[in-house]
Amino acid sequence: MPELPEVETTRRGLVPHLVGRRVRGAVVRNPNLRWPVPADLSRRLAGEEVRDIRRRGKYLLIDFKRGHLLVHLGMSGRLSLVADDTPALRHDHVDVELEGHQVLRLTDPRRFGAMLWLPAPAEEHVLLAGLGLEPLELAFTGEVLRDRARGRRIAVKQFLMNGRIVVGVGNIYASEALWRAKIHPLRSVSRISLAAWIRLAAAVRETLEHALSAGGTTLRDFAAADGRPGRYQKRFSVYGREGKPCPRCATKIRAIRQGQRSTFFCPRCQR
DNA sequence: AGAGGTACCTGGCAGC
DNA sequence: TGCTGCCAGGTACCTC
Repeated sequence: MPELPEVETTRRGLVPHLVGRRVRGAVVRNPNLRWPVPADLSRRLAGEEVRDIRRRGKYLLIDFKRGHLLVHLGMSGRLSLVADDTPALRHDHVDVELEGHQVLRLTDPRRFGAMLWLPAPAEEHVLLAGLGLEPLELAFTGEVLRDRARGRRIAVKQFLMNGRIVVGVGNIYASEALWRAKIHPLRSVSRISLAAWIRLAAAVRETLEHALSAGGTTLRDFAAADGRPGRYQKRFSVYGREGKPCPRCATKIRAIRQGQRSTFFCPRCQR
């Protein structure tokens, strides 16, 4: 599920309800996520006030005075704000209890997500320190992409999905952005012109912005903090559309496997 | 250093 | 109906 637009949609949905709010504690029903949820989470959070909520790549950082709550949604995670008497279901692993009879609930059927407590400053934590460019920031340009590709021969789609190069672009938006940029997903990064890199940077940014405007993509699990699903899946050009017509040239969309992930593209307009 | 594969986990679906 | 196998939005970690 959650790529940058979904994580950012979650963040924006939480900010008005959480910032300035005090936490009472936490209930960890199942600590077995990607890494164990800290056993002392409730003690660490009790009495702390949320100062801000930030996003770095697909990680969310809930800032407190004494540290940061790091959340990753993995493949199937979601955060929701619900009343504190809402019954917990099978995959509701953690509740962060807020003042005022509400909880921030982490639900994650596949448990690839994470919830960790990071001492300040969070940016130095090993999970965040090596992350690549934020695609919605000004420093994300075709020139920088070209520079980062120097000496590499990997296929451009896998390059785009490498979080040490660019953050936030997962399997859906990589296919969609390459279609928008008219670049073949198998093309080696050693054989991409500067003009094409510039097109690609713009395409990544536009794809993510459009998805964000639509509240992200919901294929199965994703919902914003208020429970509403995303709508961008209705606007896919290639993802999941094998055999259907390309929106630009009507050629049938093709599906291939790249590094054990599905890739969708138009064989006519992507070169 | 870069590239490729594996592992983690549950649920839904197609096919038999 | 029930079983098996495959697929799914991510990414750290391992080996070559």
